[in-house]
Amino acid sequence: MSSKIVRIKDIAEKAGVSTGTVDRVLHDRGRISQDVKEKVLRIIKEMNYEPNYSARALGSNKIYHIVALVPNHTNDSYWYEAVMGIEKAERELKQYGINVSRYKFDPHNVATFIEKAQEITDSAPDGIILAPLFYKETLPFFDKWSTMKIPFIIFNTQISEYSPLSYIGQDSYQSGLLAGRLFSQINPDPCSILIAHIDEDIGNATHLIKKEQGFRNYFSHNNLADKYTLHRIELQRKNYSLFQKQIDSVIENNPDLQGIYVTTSKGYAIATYLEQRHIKSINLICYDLVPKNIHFLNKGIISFLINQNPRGQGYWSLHHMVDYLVFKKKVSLIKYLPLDVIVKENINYFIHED
Amino acid sequence: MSSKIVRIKDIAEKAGVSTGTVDRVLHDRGRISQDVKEKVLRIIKEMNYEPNYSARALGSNKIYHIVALVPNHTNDSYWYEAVMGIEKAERELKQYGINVSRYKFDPHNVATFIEKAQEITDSAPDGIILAPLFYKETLPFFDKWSTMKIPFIIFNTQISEYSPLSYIGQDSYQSGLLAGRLFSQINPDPCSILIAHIDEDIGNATHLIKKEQGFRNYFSHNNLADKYTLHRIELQRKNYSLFQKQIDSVIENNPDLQGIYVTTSKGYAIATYLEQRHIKSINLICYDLVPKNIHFLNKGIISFLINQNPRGQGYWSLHHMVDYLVFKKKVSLIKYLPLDVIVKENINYFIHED
DNA sequence: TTGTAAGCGTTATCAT
DNA sequence: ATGATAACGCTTACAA
Repeated sequence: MSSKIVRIKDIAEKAGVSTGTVDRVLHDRGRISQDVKEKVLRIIKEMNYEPNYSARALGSNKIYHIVALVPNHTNDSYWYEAVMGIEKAERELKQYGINVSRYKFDPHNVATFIEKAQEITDSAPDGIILAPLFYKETLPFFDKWSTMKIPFIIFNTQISEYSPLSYIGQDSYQSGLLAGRLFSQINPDPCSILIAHIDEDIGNATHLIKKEQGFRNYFSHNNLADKYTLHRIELQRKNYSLFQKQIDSVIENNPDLQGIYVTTSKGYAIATYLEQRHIKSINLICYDLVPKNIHFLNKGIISFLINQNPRGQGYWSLHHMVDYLVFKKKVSLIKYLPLDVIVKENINYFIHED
Repeated sequence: MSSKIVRIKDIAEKAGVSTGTVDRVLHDRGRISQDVKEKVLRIIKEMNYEPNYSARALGSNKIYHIVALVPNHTNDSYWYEAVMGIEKAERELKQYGINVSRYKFDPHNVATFIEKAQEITDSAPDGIILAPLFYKETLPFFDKWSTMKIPFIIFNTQISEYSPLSYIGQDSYQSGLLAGRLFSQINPDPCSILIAHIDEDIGNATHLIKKEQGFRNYFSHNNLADKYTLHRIELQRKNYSLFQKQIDSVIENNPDLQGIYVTTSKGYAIATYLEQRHIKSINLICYDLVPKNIHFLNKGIISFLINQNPRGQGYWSLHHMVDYLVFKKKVSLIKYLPLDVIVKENINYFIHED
């Protein structure tokens, strides 16, 4: 059972060729006759050869240069987590000659994104992982990288119009469904629920639309459309008094409002409002384990948080890239990360992991 | 920045000794003078040496024999998942000379456990991972393994009276707290809740007690003891008509019963009962993503499942062992796995992962 | 088109 | 107590 390990040498012997020849077949390096190639290939299958990646990394002595383009995380724990995930994976994969350079851009400044993306392009790395926050401005780079044959993986924001090596992140539509389920569990009686998009340009943020669709569909697909009335609003915190007034008016006009679904991580803004107004009858569900949200979750003002797992996104993005580059695995086009339902009692498992 | 990698050879040169000497220092193999040892040690620190584990695995050519002792999983998807987790880790770690032998025992037959544990002991492996389902019968083996200096890791069932290398699994107490939170979210009005232990010998199952404690403490710590009345029952399904009668009587005596917390994976038994009796007003929360529970979750009869993540338990048990054995990391005494809150809309992420 | 041999970082054996 | 050297499995010139 404990089958002896099969080495290239074993294959070479059985095929009556040299290890160099087997290597050429294995890596399709050419300069080989068709019949030998077929024979070797057959024996490789027969003997069930599995490459030893440690030895391969050691022997080839190749360094893979991978770059990560991530929003600047000074004062944004979300992107900080993503970087931590990348760095964790980097530590694990250093053994295989993986070297990661990090580039940061200002998420509120397209120019910085373009600048860094250009720098990256010029450095001609072996692979790129990025959070493509700016839809329009990202596409030209996708084109360039494709023609340069540089594989790129996107995370956090799904861009389905163009095909990267992989997308790593959540299924926005499904997370809307999940939010719907949670509201129907905690609000068993008929009521109104408000969908609130905060601080985002809806036109450019397809993932928010998908969340809303999922949310709405939860109720229609489960024959709950009569029971729950859905409202929708787009808010900007820049003008805070307007922000307040807009919510005031929703609440005034809908005395049966018992839930607010915030499609972004800005749920704490609503929570602050509710606390100021001393409103306790409205349940709040939103995204991301940022400190302010955690604060209000612990206070009971936010009912559930849905974790978008930025750390996992970074971690798996790099792992996926290495699976492709180093281990030559076929990697899936999409890797959806789990939708974690977070309350005070289980939140600790989802923040400070190593 | 891209600091050249530091090899043993570099250290040897700087210290004016040979690589053999450095190796001896690195592994404390003795036969070395005190002053040389100190000097080398100092330089290792100075140069920030990090061993190359690939090269180490290759060079040492050592095979680590690790055994896993897990309940038989014919018709038990829970333990099947645990084995899948172990096998996934095994695939990843094969590169480092890890070889895992699996031993199975019948969870309803102590004798089989003892027999296999003895076999394992006789085989003198490099490490053992096991689910110590039988408390009393396990302890003598812990003793043996300790004196034999074989590291062992336990998962799923925490035995705090004895100190293994690590425990991998959930924090039962915390999961009780979590269940309490979930009930208070979905049952906002005052009511009775029943704690049901099913098919287990409470005297021997400390983790169930901890769950109950956590659950009770959730309500007392949050000043909800007046609002919710807790009841408790121990049930056996062997005598099914008795099983039904017992629940019947709880429901009769407590017309305000609106929740049942099942501390095991047998929630589906209660769900079946509720369905037969056409009772829809009682919320059900229990453990584990076994097919019958999933069935009732999808039907809306179970409100939430808490995932004990057997796959993760197996996966991390082996990883932990290898961290200790191969990478010489200091591993934590306890690794608590996340408490996953599962509903129909996110369950897919927690079952068929590769 | 194919084979040979040196080298990757580490360990292990054998001298000294 | 220390040093030299051949492995480990694979890649990569370079030679043939």
